[in-house]
Amino acid sequence: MKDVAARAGVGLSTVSRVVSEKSGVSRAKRRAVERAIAELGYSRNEFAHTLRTGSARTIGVVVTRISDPFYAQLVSTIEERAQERDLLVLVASAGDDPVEGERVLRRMLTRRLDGLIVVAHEEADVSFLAAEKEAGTRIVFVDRPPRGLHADLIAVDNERGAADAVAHLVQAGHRVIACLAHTSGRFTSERRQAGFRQGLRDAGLPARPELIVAVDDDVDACVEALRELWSLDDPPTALFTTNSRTTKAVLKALRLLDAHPALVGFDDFDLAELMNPPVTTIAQDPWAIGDAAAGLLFDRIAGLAGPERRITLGTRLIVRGSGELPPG
Amino acid sequence: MKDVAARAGVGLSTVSRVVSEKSGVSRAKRRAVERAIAELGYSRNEFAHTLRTGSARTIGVVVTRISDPFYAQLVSTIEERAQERDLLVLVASAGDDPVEGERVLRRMLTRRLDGLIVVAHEEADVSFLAAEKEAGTRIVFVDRPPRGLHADLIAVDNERGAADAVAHLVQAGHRVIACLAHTSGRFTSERRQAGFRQGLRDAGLPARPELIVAVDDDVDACVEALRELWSLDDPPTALFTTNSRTTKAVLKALRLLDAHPALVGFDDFDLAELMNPPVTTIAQDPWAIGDAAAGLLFDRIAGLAGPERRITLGTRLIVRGSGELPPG
DNA sequence: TTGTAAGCGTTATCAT
DNA sequence: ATGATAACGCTTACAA
Repeated sequence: MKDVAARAGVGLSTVSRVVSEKSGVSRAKRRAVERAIAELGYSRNEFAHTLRTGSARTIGVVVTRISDPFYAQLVSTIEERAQERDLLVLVASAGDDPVEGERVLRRMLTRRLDGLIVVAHEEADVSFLAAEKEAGTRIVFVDRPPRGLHADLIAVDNERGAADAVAHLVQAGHRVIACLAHTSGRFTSERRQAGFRQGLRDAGLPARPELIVAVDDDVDACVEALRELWSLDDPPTALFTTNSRTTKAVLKALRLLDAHPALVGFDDFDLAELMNPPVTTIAQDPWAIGDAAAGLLFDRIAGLAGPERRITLGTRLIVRGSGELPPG
Repeated sequence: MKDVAARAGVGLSTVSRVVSEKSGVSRAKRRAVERAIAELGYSRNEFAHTLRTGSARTIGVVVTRISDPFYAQLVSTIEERAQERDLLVLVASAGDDPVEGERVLRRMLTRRLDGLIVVAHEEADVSFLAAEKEAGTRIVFVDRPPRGLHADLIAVDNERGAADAVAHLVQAGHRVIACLAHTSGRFTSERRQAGFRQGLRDAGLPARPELIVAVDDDVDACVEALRELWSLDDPPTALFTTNSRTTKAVLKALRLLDAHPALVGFDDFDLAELMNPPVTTIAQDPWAIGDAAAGLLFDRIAGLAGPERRITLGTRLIVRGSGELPPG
């Protein structure tokens, strides 16, 4: 910057004004500075800039696993929206371990970010973020409410979505429906189970506990769970799965068992339409979620005050056929 | 930091030494400083640190689309490796537009990154990176060689993989094989087409130009292309697709057409095993690629000198059945 | 071992 | 409109 000033024959402040696109510089000097910048290939040192101004023009996004298509889409959307505002995006996977997750978050906060979007591990206590929040870092949570902290949240209507799935299956004539709930994801999984039960109630059907089973996304575990379900006196004719990883595992298990019950899965997934039969899903829109999260975060950064918001997005039933198989 | 020093009753440099985990501090003072840090909830300002030392402890990753599962996995792996070294990762999607891509890269470089991993748009001229490279930013390219720049590259053996696919189809008895090549991705697509032709040569079969068609990943375009192939005098009994987006589009088109030719696709994809029949693929391992890219980048950052490297990773034929359908 | 002070590249304040 | 100068928070000679 000194070099630029020297070459342009102006003072440091003038260069700074030009670089920061501030007014109050004569056309002539502005031109001179711009030329010097071009000639010297100068670009502002963002660290000095940040040190001085306090804003890093960077936001952070922490998700459990970037490689999960849902989160990948979420990150993608946020990054797109950030680009529009000339913000850079730091990403990190928090992984399955809450302790590691805290380490990851802390490392991020080290960077005096303008804002942070977090999909935290559901068990993780994030009360340690309170100090940062107090200190001015805007934080928006996605998918699950933070434990130990009041903060903005973008989530989907898990109950409603699950109830829609049940209604769809009931309409196709099913009376005995099982719910395969993913073991991880306590919050979302529980909300979806609750919606499942509500859906049964709405249809005047009993919510039999033996028809709600916890599985992880391991195919063998799903095979086992399905065998047990079918060994019941009154076995289910339809299945509801609480997330796409479970849906996929169940589909693989069903192929192994050569079984073809009706099925509706929470979360849409790529190639659902190519399954045999095509899989009906309750879609949550990662684009809309990311957009809402980024939007709220940017509003907060811009100074939006007021109490914590909790924005709930709807889900959409995508009928493809697997939910309409008749019982039996 | 001043506060910490005051509270601990020591000088600034002592605090700095403790924070930077440098030796030469007495046990007593170190303890005092650590206590003061804990009490005050102090954490080092990374920008001041970077301003002083020059290293941001941050790397950048630029891919064409984060939401693409392949790149999501790549980013995930790189981020994982970065975490081990306490590095943070900036990500950005360069999109399909080379101009926008240059903007994205420039914005990243603004941050004096320790290193950069890039999957550039294939048409994009990245010669503007030469100055940065000269200035010391380590850059590793992935998947496609950069245009207008000599730099490290991690890629897969596209020719070999494609030739393997052809060999597999030939072994199943196919003599007329079509190649559906994705229109984008000039470099990879061309390499894979070359491999396709080589595979035919190896089998003593002619490479008929009318059997190599360019499609994008639009289902209608694939339907059209397939119809034309089947209107040939001697229509193909097997298909080779040059990437997973194309493979998926072709699968959707085949369902619409209710056609069941043999098929091998370049790139593995989730649920390939649940297709009907399960889809045989040439898998490139995004984990291995990310690992290699991160490894080389870290080596360069650590001072590894020497000429540009070009690391080629192998592919793996995953036989699932779709390639073994007999002709006719 | 410890502290003092200079300086990293900016921007903000204040004269001019 | 412009420029000198003092921070921003840290590291690192150098001196003690």
